[in-house]
Amino acid sequence: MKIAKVIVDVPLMQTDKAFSYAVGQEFSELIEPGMRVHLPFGTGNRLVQGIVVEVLEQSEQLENLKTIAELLDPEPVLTPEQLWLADEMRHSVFSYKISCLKAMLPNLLNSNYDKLLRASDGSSSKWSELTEAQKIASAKAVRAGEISIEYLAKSKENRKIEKYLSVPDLDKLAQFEIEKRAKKRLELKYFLLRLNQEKIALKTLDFSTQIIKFFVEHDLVKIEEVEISRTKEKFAAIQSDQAKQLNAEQTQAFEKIIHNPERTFLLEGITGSGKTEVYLQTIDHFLKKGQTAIMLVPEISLTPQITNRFIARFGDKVAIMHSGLSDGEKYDEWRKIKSGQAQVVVGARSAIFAPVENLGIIIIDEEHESSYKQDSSPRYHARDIALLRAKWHGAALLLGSATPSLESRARAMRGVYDLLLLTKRANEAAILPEIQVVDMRQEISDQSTNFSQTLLQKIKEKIEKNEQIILMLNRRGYSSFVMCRECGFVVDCPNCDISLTLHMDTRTLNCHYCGHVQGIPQTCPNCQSRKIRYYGSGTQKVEEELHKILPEARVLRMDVDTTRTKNAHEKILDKFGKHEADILLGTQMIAKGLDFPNVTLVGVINADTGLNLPDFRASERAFELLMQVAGRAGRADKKGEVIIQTFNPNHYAIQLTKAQDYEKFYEKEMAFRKELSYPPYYFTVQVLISHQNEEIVIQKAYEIAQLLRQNLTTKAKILGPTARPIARTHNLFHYQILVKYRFEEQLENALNQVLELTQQRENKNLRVLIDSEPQNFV
DNA sequence: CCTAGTGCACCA
DNA sequence: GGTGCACTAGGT
Repeated sequence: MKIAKVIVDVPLMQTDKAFSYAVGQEFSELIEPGMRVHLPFGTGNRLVQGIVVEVLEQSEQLENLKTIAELLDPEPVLTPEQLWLADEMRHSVFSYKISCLKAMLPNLLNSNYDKLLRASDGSSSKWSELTEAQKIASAKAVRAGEISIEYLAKSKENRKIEKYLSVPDLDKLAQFEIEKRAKKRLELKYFLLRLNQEKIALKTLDFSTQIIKFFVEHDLVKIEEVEISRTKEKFAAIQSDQAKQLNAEQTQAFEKIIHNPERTFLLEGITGSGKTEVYLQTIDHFLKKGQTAIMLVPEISLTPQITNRFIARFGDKVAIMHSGLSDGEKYDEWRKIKSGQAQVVVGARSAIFAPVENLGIIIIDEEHESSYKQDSSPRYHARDIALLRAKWHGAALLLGSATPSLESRARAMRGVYDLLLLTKRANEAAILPEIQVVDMRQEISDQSTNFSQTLLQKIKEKIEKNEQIILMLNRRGYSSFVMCRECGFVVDCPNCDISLTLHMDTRTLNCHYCGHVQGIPQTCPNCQSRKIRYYGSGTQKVEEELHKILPEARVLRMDVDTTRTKNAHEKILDKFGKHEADILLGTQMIAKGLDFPNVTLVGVINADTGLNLPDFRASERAFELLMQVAGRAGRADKKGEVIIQTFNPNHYAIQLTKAQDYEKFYEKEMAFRKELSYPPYYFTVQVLISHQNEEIVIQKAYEIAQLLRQNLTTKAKILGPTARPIARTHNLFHYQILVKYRFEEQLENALNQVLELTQQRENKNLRVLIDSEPQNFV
């Protein structure tokens, strides 16, 4: 008899282990690790989905095991490599194994559970389709025994199928007599004869099903179901292109990578140095060897500009995975990869789990981006997964950036990674942009405007020359807070310790943390004064200001609020690319990966946002962002100009952006990290503790800190507990502990003990999150 | 002594 | 998460 070890889809600590199930005779031949199954679980024997991680042959009859109810897959949906990855992940990602496994599957394969409510009269309804009131009524009826419950654990898998018509025997069709008055039948006959055996999609035919049926019944045509890719049309529209000539530096990088295919490389290249061309050619090299490739791009820059380059070069060998796709589209791409049809995967963070076989190279572009770390459970870093996968396959790993993260650069300096430098712009004619820093303290004390004279002048100049401008303002909404001039009262979110942001389009005050929305008060809630004023500028306000100062300028605004709908992102960029607007105004999402040759001016309205955040990476982030946005200026033959407005003109992140000196920044920042024992000199783990009651959080946070101190060596530095910078959100108080360490054998063990603590009943409402190498402290 | 309500351990 | 079960308080 066979026994299957299964991880059940019940994400809880007590069920976070493999359960043994008997395999019935009917599945015995088929079952394999990596398949999804349905099984009876718990006292009610409700059907639960699970993933088989191991199949054992058991000669003697084991004690009464339950039996697997259903096999959901004809073949494994997870590879042995992915099962191994889930094991490895758990050493650093403090999450349930089932969560790790599910992170590797497209959503469609992660089944949703629904309850089918059966009334005594035989009628039934689905729980998920009921209104809140109906749910309550049904729940009562269930208790009264009037309604019984059935659990549905149904897979949502749906392949998009298209029906195709084909003619198996042309002669037979030609000789087949059709009566003259059957005009439509005759029409179809001659149409098919003209097609000459070519397949045709049923939906493109303008014949009724009756007519088609007649032909099928007489064996004249065959109908085939073909699984189609939802993204096919998009691919067909893109023109293919050829490899470009590499310059000396690019060639050197390329050669090094292909001759050391088991190494990790850090490709450091200034904007416009042609990193993408190196990526394309190295991928091509591995494809020619019969291998596959994964290319990661930050979600935000996963624009058509980037993806089209890959499609143009590799055609239908490419699978694209990003969050803009529907579940169905994601599933299609996943199938393409799984079946081996696609050998190049281009995608955001989660694409690192793509089920490719025989991996030759993994590329992570803009490797410094913090979005490569997932900020919800399982909190994995794509770079860490990439290292594991590269190890498994003996594949090359290429990290690319103009401003590498200090962690990666430090590793390259120690020889852990090989450093490859691109110091010249690929297009020789293109010169680096000129960067000017405007000290906003020196500007006329008129606080009502966001534009310095210098910036305004330049904008006008560029518009006259019919060139385009990108303006970045890292704050969305209209005003960042609303304050009473009379008593200083600021309108705060009732659930969070943060002021509400004014949104003019909807005329509401919004909380950017919990989503709370309320109206704008006419009088001060505190002193009833009418002197309510708006302070701080967001993209909406700056847009309005631009309309006032430069009514002739056409402005496009791009931020979370204008890109919420599907493809909105794409449409805005497309419009700007066609020069249907002069100014693209946006939050940091406009800084990444855009390439508009006609943009000759980049303006940073306020470089200070983020600079003074209580986060040791604040300077690094600011520097990266400014360097990146500066790189948007003058990418073709026109010289670019960058104007940075700031109240901190002497801050080193701003000074070194002006000098465009990564090297100097690296040195300076490393010295600071060394002095304060931060990464890359130390590793970090953050423990976040939340509860509705502030006293309880504080008390528990101290208990946890104590537990950590007891288990770790004195070399580990434990900071805190301290209140988070925004101490309360969603009506919960948040405290944090930061552990800085180098070598701590007992760390994993200690952190697991912390998690076990939360299982105790007295800590029921306590929320404890463990984040290894946290990226955001605010 | 019965019963509705709540807390709790366990799930193969 | 969901379930049966033990325990408890309050009613008859």
